[in-house]
Amino acid sequence: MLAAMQLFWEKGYNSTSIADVLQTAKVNSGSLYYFFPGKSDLLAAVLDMYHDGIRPMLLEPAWAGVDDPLERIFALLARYRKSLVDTDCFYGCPIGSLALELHEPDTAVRERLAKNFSAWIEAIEQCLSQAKTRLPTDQDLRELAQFVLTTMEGGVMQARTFRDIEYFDAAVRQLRRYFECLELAGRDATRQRAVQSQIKKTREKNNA
Amino acid sequence: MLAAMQLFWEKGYNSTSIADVLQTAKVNSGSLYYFFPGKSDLLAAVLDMYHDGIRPMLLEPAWAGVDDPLERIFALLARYRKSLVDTDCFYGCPIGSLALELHEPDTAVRERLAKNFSAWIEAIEQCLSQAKTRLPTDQDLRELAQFVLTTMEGGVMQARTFRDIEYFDAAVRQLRRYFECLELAGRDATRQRAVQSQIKKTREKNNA
DNA sequence: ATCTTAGTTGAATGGTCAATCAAGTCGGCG
DNA sequence: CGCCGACTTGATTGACCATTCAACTAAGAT
Repeated sequence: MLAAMQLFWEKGYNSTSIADVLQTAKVNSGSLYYFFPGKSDLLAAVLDMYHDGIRPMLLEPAWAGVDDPLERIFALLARYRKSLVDTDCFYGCPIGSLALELHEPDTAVRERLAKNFSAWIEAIEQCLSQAKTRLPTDQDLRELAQFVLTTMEGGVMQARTFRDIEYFDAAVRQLRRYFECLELAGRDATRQRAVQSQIKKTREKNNA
Repeated sequence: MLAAMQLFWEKGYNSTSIADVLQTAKVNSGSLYYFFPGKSDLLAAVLDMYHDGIRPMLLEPAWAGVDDPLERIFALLARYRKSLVDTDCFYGCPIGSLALELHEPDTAVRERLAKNFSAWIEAIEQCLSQAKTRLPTDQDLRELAQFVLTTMEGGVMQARTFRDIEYFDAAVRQLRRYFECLELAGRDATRQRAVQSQIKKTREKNNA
């Protein structure tokens, strides 16, 4: 239900009553309970919708016209930035908000949150994988992709709390700087490798 | 009230009822309302307690026996790690959880959340300031301190969602790697500066 | 001894909540 | 037509919630 998705995003899960959802979606309680056994099942369905929407609704629009794999990462972050700016820093990443709001050990819901994060991380990891020649060879790409998510979620949290996009921007700037360091290290390593293979060739020539 | 603090941390603000607090603290509702006009004022008081406790309850224990200012940053992160491990990755940073749970535009509460974050950031900034000769001169220390908070909160969020401390550890490892890059760049800059001053001296000698 | 002030008691109030259910609608099919 | 299964209706339920309040206690001041 799109209405529930909207409301969980705007008001949070606990603060959204079933009555809110019914009113917004213009259905009656019985109809809702015919399809969803309970409120948490509705949340689970919403999380599945988010998961299915990651590629078509999030990544593809963000990546339109951006080919460089590393720039795609920052294009995605720019999309979260826009969401924050458009809502005066009220709403950031819905998954992140829900992740910290849910304190009950509801396994079905938590697994779906984790699945959403995993899909996001994997998308970033693919970008990194496409740019792996520009990164140090010893860099764990999965871990770096996780770190991008860490930065995004942490940046969104601060921007929301301070109601100031500058906190998000600062986080992204630092991440960018980190990537520059890594690219530099990657280049150095490449150059070193080139030098070493040059040495090897020379040595072989000398031996010949 | 310490009871409220404990419960807000464990169950979250919305999921904790006044009745819960009353039962845990063994007081009656009238007494509570004599001191706090409403539930959100109780939350505000709890946030003030957190704020006052940052130094004595958080920083000082974390930094006991750690003198290096940069290592103090990682010692603080290690403390959050312990909190996660001790609770099977259920509870992380209480301020972060509350920050994302609160969707109402309650200014008094939001300002206190922001104040907590600011105090945390300032503590880290002081560490960075003490180590500024080891960092690039163009690095904005405040912004880097914010980034440490970003990493911590993002890492806690993922560890909680995946119920796996490895996600937190991965975030900290990446931050450490970033710091190593910065220290390296800082050293290079220092060396360059040393070389340049050497050149200058030599030139002055030649001119004399 | 009486008054004042600070704090306590806990039942009561009115509202909201998730969830239920018996009765209904409607399209298709034999 | 008559029946079936899929879906809808919306009033109702009972639990729980934040908050209120009038009565009460106790300690200190006068």
